Amino acid sequence: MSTAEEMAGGEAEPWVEVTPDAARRLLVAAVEAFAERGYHATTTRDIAGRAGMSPAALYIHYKTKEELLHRISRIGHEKALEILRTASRREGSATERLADAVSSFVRWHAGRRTTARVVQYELDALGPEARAEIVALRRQCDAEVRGIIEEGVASGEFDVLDVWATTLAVLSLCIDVARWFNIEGPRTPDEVGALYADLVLRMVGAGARFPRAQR
Amino acid sequence: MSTAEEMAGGEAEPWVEVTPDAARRLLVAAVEAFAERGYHATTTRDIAGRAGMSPAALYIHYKTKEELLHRISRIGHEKALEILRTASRREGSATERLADAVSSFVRWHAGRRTTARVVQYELDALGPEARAEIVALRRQCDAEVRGIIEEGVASGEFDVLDVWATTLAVLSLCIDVARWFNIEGPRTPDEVGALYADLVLRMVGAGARFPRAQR
DNA sequence: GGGCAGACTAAGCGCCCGCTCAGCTTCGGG
DNA sequence: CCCGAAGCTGAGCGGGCGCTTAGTCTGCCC
Repeated sequence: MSTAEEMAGGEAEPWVEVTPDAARRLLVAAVEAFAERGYHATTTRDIAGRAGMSPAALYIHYKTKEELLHRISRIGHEKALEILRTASRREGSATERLADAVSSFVRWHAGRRTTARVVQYELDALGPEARAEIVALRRQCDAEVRGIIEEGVASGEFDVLDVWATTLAVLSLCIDVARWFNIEGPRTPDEVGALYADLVLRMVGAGARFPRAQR
Repeated sequence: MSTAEEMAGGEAEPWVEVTPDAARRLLVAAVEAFAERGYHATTTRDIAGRAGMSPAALYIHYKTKEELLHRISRIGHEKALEILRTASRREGSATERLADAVSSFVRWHAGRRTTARVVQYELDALGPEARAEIVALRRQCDAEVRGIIEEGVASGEFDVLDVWATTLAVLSLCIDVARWFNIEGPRTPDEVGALYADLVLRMVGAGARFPRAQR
């Protein structure tokens, strides 16, 4: 497992790093509840219930409900950053690396939609210090994508009006997948990833040297 | 005021239709509070306080806190649909109409960011019946954009792999503006609208006959 | 000037929230 | 065989929530 392609949808449950087992079950329950109802509408009783425990058990493993969100956010952002970094640092043209970054990033947002939803949309529920830490990770994600686009512009592969706005737009496209994607729907995460990679290459003007698929 | 261009950022406060005055002040206060903290984290005491009233005053004009969100959502979605419809039904090529739709839709999401944030991200806080009504409006928005893209494909102006996915991606791009746009930031709503219209024309493969601006 | 309708407030009801604590069970080490 | 640590529970605390109610103030018609 070393390419971004392989990382985005590989493992069944990516919370193996969380121990002990009870802490992980609580965290997975919290991810599901936060994704379904939002942080503020989720109660600690609901989280504990989903994990098959009493409400008090939560406070043995986590100091507060916010600490749960903080942990989820940090692990999720680190995963997202790892995906983008792997794509950014592989060998190949800027076109190939951007397509790899977008398709694997989208695949993660689609395939692990519940996690991505919490990670991308519940940031404001964190307190100031925790939020600042997460915002810093998010800026690193932005920087990885912007770096690829800048290199494509420098090499003449891309034709872009405004690197800053285009970077934001590319990330918007990927992130918003977590808002609408439905695992029961007609598209698989792989298909959406491929479609979005094509759209992004068009946005950066890379179409000329990356022949479009037949229709 | 008859083009989509003019509608997106024209009036100062678009809540003139809400009467009496106290009901409008409460609604504007609710929009601000919901946009800042989210529906579930906002208290009725906060809304009433922002409107300069006691908590009980809210219940003279609205049955519940949810009715406030419902009213905001409906008016906001009607405004969004109006913007898209105006662009869709004007004269001109599919390219011109899509550029008009995207730039005015983005301008609205940027310029009226607080409203757009509530409209686009707080839908899940509504009960089933209210949500169903709003979802129907949202599908009409989707249909307007999809219509323009289908016409562009039929006329040969656009080259698109998957109309359904491209429509979704275009709307994602516009909607996500409400998540990140900052009125204090370096870009005006007009600038972002123009940049995004260019990006969307690239996504649909309209670049060839819509010469790109100089850089 | 009296009375009544509508807008608004002070006070508070009942509920459920995040979180705590005393006590129970389990289990590995001496 | 006992002990203490760790994991967990049942019961419940203080508080803030959405919302209600009894009553006050204002303005307008007669």
